[in-house]
Amino acid sequence: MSPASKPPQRRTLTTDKVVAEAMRLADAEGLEGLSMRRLAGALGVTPMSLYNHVAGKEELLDAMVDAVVAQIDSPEIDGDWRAMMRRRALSMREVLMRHRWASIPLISRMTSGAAILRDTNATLGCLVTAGFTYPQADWARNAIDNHVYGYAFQEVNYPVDPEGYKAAASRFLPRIPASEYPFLHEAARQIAEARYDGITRFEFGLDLILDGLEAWKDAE
Amino acid sequence: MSPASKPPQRRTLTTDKVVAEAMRLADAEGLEGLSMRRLAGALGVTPMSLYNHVAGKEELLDAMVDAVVAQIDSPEIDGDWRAMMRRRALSMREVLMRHRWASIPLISRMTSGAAILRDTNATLGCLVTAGFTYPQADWARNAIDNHVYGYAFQEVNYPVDPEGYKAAASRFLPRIPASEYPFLHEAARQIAEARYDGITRFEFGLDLILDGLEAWKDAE
DNA sequence: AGACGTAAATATACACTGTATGTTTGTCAA
DNA sequence: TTGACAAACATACAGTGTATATTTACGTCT
Repeated sequence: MSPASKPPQRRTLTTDKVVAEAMRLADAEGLEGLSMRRLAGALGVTPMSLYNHVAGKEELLDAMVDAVVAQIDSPEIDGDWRAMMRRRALSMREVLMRHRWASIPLISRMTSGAAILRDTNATLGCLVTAGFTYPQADWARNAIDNHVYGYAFQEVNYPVDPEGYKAAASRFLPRIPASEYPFLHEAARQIAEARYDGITRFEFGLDLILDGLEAWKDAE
Repeated sequence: MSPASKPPQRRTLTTDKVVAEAMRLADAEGLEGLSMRRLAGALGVTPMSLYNHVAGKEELLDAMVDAVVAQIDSPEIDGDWRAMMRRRALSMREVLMRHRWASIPLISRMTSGAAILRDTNATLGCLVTAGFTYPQADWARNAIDNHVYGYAFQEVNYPVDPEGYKAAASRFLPRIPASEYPFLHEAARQIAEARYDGITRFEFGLDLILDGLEAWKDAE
């Protein structure tokens, strides 16, 4: 009889399958390449079938974002706070690079799926357990996340590899007349010449923030 | 004869008028309420007329973003760097609050209108003139901007006024079972009870960043 | 003053989008 | 075997950005 077991789920589709395929599509073609029709096509199904498993595109996006957050290495609450924050930030960056479409919906919608709640709880918990007050923990999380997001945006918008980056900077340079924008011109020139290493710069900034947090905490 | 004076501009529309009306529309109804047809209607004109003054919606958004950035109090290059960065950050926050739609396109598109170039040049210039190296100045600007953006997103997504904020937190609280998310629950509870003052928290974080930058600069 | 060239406004049309509404169909429990 | 019911489908609608072709009205030059 299988009394109160799983719902019948008779045919092919599942909410999870829909979300997973939507993420694959967005990974491959970007968010603007994700339409309900194309998604249905990729699943071998008519557009309206999706609405049996997802309330609408808005909700679908929420679910996608939550699935992305679920991939983040959240802190272990009793772990060393600094190591945990570091690990989380690096993981977050990696996840946001893997799903380049995710940064914008992640920050711009005020959704709170299970994964987001879990991660936030773990992050605050780790900090509070380590001795931060709640307001401090809140602010610390904001500072770290802002760094991660800000960096993610740069890396999503610009080419990642050093050559491509230098090429973009070089291509950009002629648009900045040195007479009108001397400092910007010089900055772009230095970037175009320098070796750019995204992850190093990311970790450098992150460690500065962590230093600041540590000093702040110890000063109490 | 009015030799090489201004272009004829025979009828009603201008690029500036189009952009200005688009901003008014976005201010009033949000970005998703801004369509070429509605914009044309608001200007008393046919949709396709817009394309004589704007290359397309993408370019229109770029122009809107640039117009927003133009409202920021950019640093004076020879001014005290700390005061200038502070003034710029506060101005930026104010501008982004005035045009609540602007934050997302500002960070997510890699456009560079004249105002953006000008502001970036002035910011880097002020820092470099004050003694920062170019890489330092670049990082400093990123740190400040990330703070401003991160904060702007929070303030755009949540209600601004203290009562509304507390109400939202209270409404949100029941969705966070204390058993599953104890730390998040407690954090939300404290927020729901506390007086929330956006500008104070914003300035507090900003000053922490400026402190860090100052220490960093002096340590060289 | 009158004709012309040209840029701006218009009209029409196309390929899309998300989704409301109503119908069919396949599967499981009785 | 028979309902019941949820999942897949078909159709349709209002809205999107914009390509293309056409009309209109103005500044310039004769």
